[in-house]
Amino acid sequence: MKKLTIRDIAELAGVGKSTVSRVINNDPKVKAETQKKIRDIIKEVGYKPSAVARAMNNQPIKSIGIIVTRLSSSSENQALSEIIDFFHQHEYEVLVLESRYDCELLNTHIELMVQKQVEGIIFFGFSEQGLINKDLFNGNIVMIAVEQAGISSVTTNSQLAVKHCFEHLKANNAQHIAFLGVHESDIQTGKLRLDAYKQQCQAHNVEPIIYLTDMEYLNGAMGCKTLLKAGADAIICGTERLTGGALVHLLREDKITVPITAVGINDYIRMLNPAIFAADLQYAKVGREAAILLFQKIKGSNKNTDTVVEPIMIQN
Amino acid sequence: MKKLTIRDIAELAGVGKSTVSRVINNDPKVKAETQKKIRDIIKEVGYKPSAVARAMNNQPIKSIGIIVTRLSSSSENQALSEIIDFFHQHEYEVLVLESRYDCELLNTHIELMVQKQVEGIIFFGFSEQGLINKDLFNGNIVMIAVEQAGISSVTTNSQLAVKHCFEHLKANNAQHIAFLGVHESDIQTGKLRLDAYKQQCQAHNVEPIIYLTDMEYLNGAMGCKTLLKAGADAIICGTERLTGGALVHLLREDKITVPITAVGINDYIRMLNPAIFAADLQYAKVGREAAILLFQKIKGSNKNTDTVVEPIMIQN
DNA sequence: CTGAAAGCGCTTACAG
DNA sequence: CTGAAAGCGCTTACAG
Repeated sequence: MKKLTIRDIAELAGVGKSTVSRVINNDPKVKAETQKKIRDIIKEVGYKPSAVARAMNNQPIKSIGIIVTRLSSSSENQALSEIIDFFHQHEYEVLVLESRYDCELLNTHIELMVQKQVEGIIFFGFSEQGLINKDLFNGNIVMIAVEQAGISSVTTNSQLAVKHCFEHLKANNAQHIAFLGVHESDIQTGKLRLDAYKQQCQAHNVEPIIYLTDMEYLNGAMGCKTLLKAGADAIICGTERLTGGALVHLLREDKITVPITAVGINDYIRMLNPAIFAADLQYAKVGREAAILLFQKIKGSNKNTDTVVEPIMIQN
Repeated sequence: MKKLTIRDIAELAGVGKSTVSRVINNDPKVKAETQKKIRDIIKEVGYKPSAVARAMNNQPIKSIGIIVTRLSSSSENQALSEIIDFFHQHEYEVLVLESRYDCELLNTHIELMVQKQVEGIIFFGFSEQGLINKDLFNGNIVMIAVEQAGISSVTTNSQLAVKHCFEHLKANNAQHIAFLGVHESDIQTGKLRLDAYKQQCQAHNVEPIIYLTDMEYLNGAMGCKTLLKAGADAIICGTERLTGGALVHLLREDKITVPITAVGINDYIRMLNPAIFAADLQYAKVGREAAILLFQKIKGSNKNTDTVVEPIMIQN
C-alpha cells in the first residue's frame, strides 16, 4: 500500500488530475456532482495531498517559528503552550527554539527560520537583543515583552501591577514601603518596575527604600533581610524568584506578618503565602494575544499593534 | 533579488544543473576544481537549495516530533531543551506538541506527526497512554519515562533514588522512616517509588509509614503533618511538589530539623533547605540520551534500547 | 568527470 | 465545467 497521489485519485474517479486538484483546493467551479464523487473517493482511500508538492507551487507549508529565551521560564512556557495550541488548531507547524538571552543565538535562530520559510515568528525579547530587522518574514513578527518601533508587540503591564501593589500596602497602613527588584539593566523586569515604584513613592510622598539584585532566590532572601533592617515595614517584590526568596526568609525569621506584595505569582508563592496580594501577569493571555496578532498578520493585516495585557490582582 | 535556484548557479558557473546538484550533495565524483568553483559561487551569492524541492525527491525534510505531557513541567522542559538543542545542531526541524496526559490528544498528535512525515518522535509517556504502535515512523520512536516492549525508552532510576534516600536516613539514625508519595495509579512517579520504599523497609526491617496523595503542594504539607503525627522521624518525599509542601510545613512549624530526603530537586527546594539530601533525576541527561537514541535509529540502527539514567545524589 | 532528460506530486493558465 | 500541458526546483539513472 504505497503512497497515493493525485493521479491515483484521478484514475479512480475517472477524471483529470486538474479536477482533483481543484476539488482539493475548494475551487467552486467544479460541478457539485463531480466534487462529491471525488471527495468520496478521497475519503474512502484516505488520500492526503503531499504538502511538499503543494509547497513547490507556492502554497507554503504552513509553519511559524517561536523563540523563547528559556524553556524553563514558567511565564514563557505558559505563553508558549497557548501559542502552540493556537497554531496547531490552525494546522500550522510550530518550530520552537531557545535564545538563552544570547543575541548571536537569537540571530542565528531567526536566520534559520527565514531559511525554513516560516510564515512568521513570535519571540520573547530581552534587553540586549538589539534591533530586529522588521522586514523579515514579510513583517510577520510579534515580539513579546519588548517593544520596537515598526514591530507588533505584546507586553505585560507590570508597571500597573507595581502601582496596585503599592496602593494595596498603603491602604493597609504600611509606612515604609520598600522595593525589592532586579537590576535596571534588565529593562522589562528591572527598570520599568523600579520606575513605577519610584513614581508611586513620589505620588504618595514616601521615601524610597530600594534593593536591586540578581534574579535568584538567595538574593531575594538577602534583599528582604536588608530592606527590613533598613526600616521597611512592607515590601513589593519585583519578580517571582525574589518573592520566593523573600517569603522563605520571613518564614525562617518568623516574620510572616510583614506584608509582602508581588509582581508575578506561581504555585510556590501561593504555597508559601496563600494569602499574598500579588499580580498575575497573565502570560497565558500574552501568548494567546501574540498568536492572534501573528495570525492576523499572516492573513494580510499590515497594521502594527502594541498590545498591553493587564495584570489581574489576586488575593485569596 | 529573487530567490536563486540551482539553475542560476549552474549558469553562473557555466556548468549543468546536475553538476551543481552533485556538489550540493557532496558527490565525490565531481572534479575538485569544479567543486571549488561551484562552492565559491554558492557561498558568494548565498544560494540555499530549496528543502521543499529536495523533499520531492525523497530527501525528506529533516524533522522530528516531540510530545511532552506538560510544557510547564520542569523535568520535561529540561529534557526538551536538550532534545531541541541536539536536533537543531543536526539541522533538524523540531515540532513540539503537548499531550496533557490525554490519550486521545496524544494519538491525534502522533497521527499529525505521521502526516507531517517527521522521521521520528520522542515522547513523554504516562500511565494511561495505552499501547503505541511501534511500527510508526519506521520504528523511529523513543519513549521517555515509560517502557513498552519493542520501543526504545529512556527512564530515570527513581527506585535507586529512593534506596539512596532511605539508606541516607538510616545512616543518620532515623528509626521511623516514612514515605510521602503520589498515588499508585501513577506508575512511574507513584507505584515504582512506593515499591522501592517498601522493599527498603523490608530489607531494613522498618515498619512502613505511608501517605499517598495528589501531586500538589498543599497535599505535601498535609502529608508531612500526618506522617509526623503518625510517628515518623524522617521522611522520603516522592516528588518535587510534595517535597516543597513538606518543607514549607516544617518551616512553618519550626521543625526543620526533621530529616527530609527527596526524589527530585529544583531551585525552590534548594532554597527551602539548602542542605537537603536529594536525588537529581538528571532530566537533562534523559533528554540527551533520548535524542541520541532517536538519532541513531534514524541513521539506521534498528536495535531497541532501554536506557536507564542514574540519579545523582546531592547534598551541599 | 559531466550534461540532457525524465521524474517527484502538485497547481494553474490556457484552450475547449 | 474540465483536461492536457507546462512548470515549480530539485535528483539521478543514463549516456557519453
